Amino acid sequence: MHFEELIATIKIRRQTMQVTQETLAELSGVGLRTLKQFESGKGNPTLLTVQKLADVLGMELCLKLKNITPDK
Amino acid sequence: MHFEELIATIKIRRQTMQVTQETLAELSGVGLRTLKQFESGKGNPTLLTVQKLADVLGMELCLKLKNITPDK
DNA sequence: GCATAAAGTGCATTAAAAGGCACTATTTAA
DNA sequence: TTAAATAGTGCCTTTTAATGCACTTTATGC
Repeated sequence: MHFEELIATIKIRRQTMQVTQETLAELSGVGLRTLKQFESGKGNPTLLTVQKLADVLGMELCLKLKNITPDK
Repeated sequence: MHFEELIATIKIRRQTMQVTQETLAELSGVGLRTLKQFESGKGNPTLLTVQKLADVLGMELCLKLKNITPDK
C-alpha cells in the first residue's frame, strides 16, 4: 500500500463515516493542523499519528508480505 | 496491529531473511542508528521509515477494518 | 446570490525523528 | 574462553513532524 493509498484510505473512510476533520482530530487526539496536513498529502506522519486516526475510524495498520509476481 | 507487533514483525522478518541491521540499513536507505532505535522499540518512526524497511523485506503496510466483536 | 461550514495554507514554536560516531553489551562461532 | 560479529546506547546536530492561530479557499445549503 503506497503512501498516497494509505492517506486516501483514511480520508475516504472518514468521509464515509460523515466525520469532519475537526471531529476526527478531537476524537483521535491528533492536532487538527496535523490531520489537515496529513489528508492533503503533505509531510510524513509518524506511525503513532496514523494509528491514532485509524483507531478512531475502526481500522488498523498491518504488515503483510508483498505479492511477489502474482503471476496473474 | 499494535506498535510493538509491527516492530516485532519487521525484526523477525529481517532475522528470518538472515540480514543484519547493517545490511538492512544499507539496502533500505534508512540510517543504521534509526533502524537500531526502531528495532529496540524506542521512538516513533515515520511512515516513510517503516515503508522503506518493509519494502526491502518484501512486505508492505496496509490498513484494514478492525474486526469489531469478532464474536468468535 | 449569500452565509456557513468544512477544508487547505502560511507562519512560528516545540518536540522529536533521523542520522553519524563512538562506545558498550550481547550473541555467536572457533 | 576468547575473538569477531551483531545489536543496543549515549551524545550531539540537523531536519522535520506536531501543533496552534489566523487567514484563504472550497464546498454546501438556504
